[in-house]
Amino acid sequence: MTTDPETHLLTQVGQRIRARRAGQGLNLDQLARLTGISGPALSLIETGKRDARLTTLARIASALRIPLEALVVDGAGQRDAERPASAEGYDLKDYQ
Amino acid sequence: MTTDPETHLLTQVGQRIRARRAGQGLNLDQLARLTGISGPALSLIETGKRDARLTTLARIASALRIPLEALVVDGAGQRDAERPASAEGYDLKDYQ
DNA sequence: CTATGTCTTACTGTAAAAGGTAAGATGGCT
DNA sequence: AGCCATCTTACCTTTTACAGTAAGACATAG
Repeated sequence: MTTDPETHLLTQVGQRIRARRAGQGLNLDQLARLTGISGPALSLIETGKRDARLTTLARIASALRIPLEALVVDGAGQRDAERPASAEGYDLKDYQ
Repeated sequence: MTTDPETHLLTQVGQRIRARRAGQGLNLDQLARLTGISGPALSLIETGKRDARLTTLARIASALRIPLEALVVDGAGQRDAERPASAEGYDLKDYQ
């Protein structure tokens, strides 16, 4: 299963969009008209199959009347509490 | 001047990235190696001239060791406090 | 004035997002 | 079974992100 972090992020964001849209009783066509994004494109984004651009997500958030960060919180598990803080991960010296 | 909201969002996000990168003493080439995103692409993103994909922003946030939402907060002024909440804005009936 | 470092911009090629349309699911409901 | 609403997927076209490279700006040294 080991879904990589980027796939996981797209899945999470898509699920949040879908949950918000459903919570407001909107269908895909209605959100499509509110955002100017096509129904098929929204479907791909909500199912985590498309890596949307920033302004695309912003239009969705705006149409749903939620702040953009509400779609993005806890992105790929890089929240402070979850990161060891001791494990420095990568070191610039390796690249310089 | 009336910069449209999307341009404003890209500018803001770019400025946050640059501020964080500078705050960590990294130059573009170093961040490019950490993220796998080319220097020119990072430059365009930081100057608000490119509409990056979600996973691109996530890679930048990860390299800067900050949560993704830190790049995105206060997106286009659609924070709750700023929205009238009474003014419904648009009405789906107009589109149906 | 000549480097040196840093960022920007222009160009080419590839990949992928997004619109449009149409055709498949999928599920509910009579 | 049929219909209906909703979502999904596939195809095509246009646009744009991104990599790579190279060339330009633009300081700050020395």
